Amino acid sequence: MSSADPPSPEAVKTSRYTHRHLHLLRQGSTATPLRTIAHIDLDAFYAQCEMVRLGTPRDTPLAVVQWGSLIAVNYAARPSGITRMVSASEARSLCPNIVLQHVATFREGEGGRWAYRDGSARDVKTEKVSLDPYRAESRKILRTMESELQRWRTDESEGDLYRLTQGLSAGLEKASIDEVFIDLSPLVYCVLLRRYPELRVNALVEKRDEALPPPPTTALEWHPEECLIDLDTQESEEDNPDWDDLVMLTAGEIVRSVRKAVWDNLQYTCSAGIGRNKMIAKLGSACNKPNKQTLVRNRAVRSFLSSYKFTQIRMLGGKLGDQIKSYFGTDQVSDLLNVSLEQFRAKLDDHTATWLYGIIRGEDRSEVNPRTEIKSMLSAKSFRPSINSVEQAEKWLRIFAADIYGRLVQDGILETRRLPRVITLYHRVTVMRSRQLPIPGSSSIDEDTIFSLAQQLLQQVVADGQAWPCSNLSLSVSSFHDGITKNKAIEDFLVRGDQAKSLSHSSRPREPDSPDEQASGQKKQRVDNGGIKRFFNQQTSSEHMAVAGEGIPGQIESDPGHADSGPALPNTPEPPQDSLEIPHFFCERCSQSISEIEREEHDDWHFAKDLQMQDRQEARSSQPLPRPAASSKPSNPRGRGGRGRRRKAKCGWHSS
DNA sequence: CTACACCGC
DNA sequence: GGGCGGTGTAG
Repeated sequence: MSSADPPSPEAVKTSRYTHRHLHLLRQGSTATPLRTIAHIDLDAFYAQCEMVRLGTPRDTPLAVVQWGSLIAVNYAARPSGITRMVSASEARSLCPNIVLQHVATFREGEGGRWAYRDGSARDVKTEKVSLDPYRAESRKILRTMESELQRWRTDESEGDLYRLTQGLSAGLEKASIDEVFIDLSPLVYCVLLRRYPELRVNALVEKRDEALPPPPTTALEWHPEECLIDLDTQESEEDNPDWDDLVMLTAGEIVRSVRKAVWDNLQYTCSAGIGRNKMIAKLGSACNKPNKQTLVRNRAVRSFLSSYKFTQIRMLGGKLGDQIKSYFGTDQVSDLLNVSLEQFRAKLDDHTATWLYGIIRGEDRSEVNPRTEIKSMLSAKSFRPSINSVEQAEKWLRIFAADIYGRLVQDGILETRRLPRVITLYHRVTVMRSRQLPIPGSSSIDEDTIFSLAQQLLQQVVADGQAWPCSNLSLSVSSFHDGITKNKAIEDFLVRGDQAKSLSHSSRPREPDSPDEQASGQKKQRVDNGGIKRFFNQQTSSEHMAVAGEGIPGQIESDPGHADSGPALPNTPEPPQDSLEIPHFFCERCSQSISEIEREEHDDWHFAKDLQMQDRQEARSSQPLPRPAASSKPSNPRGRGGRGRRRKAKCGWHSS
């Protein structure tokens, strides 16, 4: 080729994405267009649990029964027209060879022990359902998924990258007994940097806004079992792939291995959806069931969503969706795309209008909340006919107490000291009502203390009148001591990472002051550490706080023992071995070498630390400053709810 | 705190 | 569609 030849169009083409887009993946930022979320959903979960327990072959029709109704139907039974709507007897006539397995039950006088009983031994009047076997399987599946993800982290990360991932969370959110969301962004980031060395250049902060080099391939080989959503009509499969396609390819590989691990270890099949946010991922996982995974590429989002009724989108399946349907005379996403933001604002409150406008265009910044621990436990029973006396009610309270206590023990409550602080009794006469009491922290929690508190609550209900006839009774424990409550308070202290990034470094992110926030020096210290750590990692779970420890961003700690190692840290670690040739810079303030990848975060960390000092001085002089006007997208249609509201002292870290 | 909305099998 | 069980928000 002579020097006069113009470069071919292929050669000059660059990526639509920048180094900044790429590096934001590492922290699981909601702001990057390369973000990747998976939603994994077990197929007909309760039915699979029974198949595994009973050793039923995959092709044998099976349904799970609860007092004559089906609550789960496996895929082998569905061709016979069996759905959850039909009764057990109808199912039998539709498919004579179906296995109909009733759920396990507790029985009065048998304490917290549940059992599978045959039809003749079961009595809806004296027994209550136990879903414990399914919770146990759910836990096993979750652990298997976590461990497979951990394997990816250790296999794919080396040198700097290995250390960079260690502080980051698993990014796994338990969304229900059989569903998880996973933020794959940090993992995909590591895999891409390992596999495509050209991405490691230009990590320098000054170059962050430059476009990424084009991917070194003109055609992708998708895995044969991958289900791809068709591209939007104006897009073509012939176009060269960009990095978002490579991200998808990688995410598909990770999710396939997670699903395989679940199958190999536990014999459960699941379906997955992968896309740029939770909403897309969730819709995707339902596209090809059972035992398939669906990739929704960025260039497919528009046409993918246009084929849906908006009432199928998360949060729009209920009354809000109905309202929107009646306001605009349609239930189709495609019709709603013609409605302007102003028109939405005319009918809906501002937050909901903005959220809706974005969500039907495939925009959803809601975070994957790294949480696998349960937040409340409930044990319930419906009565037909209703019950009419304290004696009858107390029999059920004993079973509820035994049920809940058993579950507390299974969750390792005794070892972890993660104890519930609130107990609630729900009852329905014509309308549902509830009453709650604090659980005393002094005495140890056992079956009897739970029952006795429930009894107290029942007395209150009876004293109020309106207790009978009771058609539903349930008991719940919640507000776990070591749980999310503490961190909600911490979360209130600082703005989110994304919000902070949108602020100029000269402005000052902070929540409105409350008089009781000016705690003692020691208490304040704990707040600052937790808050600042969260500021960078965007984590909310206490689990993560516990493992991550405190350290200088950019310097991954090898010893979790030295908490609160700030810039004054005496033992500066060896310079990192640079297997990836990622450039480093020397921070004068901490006399340490910091990877360029983390430079921005590191600077932010100094910024936040400075703010902390400023805060202390202001606390002393009692001069509250106004909050900067920070804009942020609502993560749900109800808006920003609890943030910025005052927490009760007894639930926070400043309790005494 | 209480009630309600929304989601799952 | 009802029973059971979970999450989150408004006031």
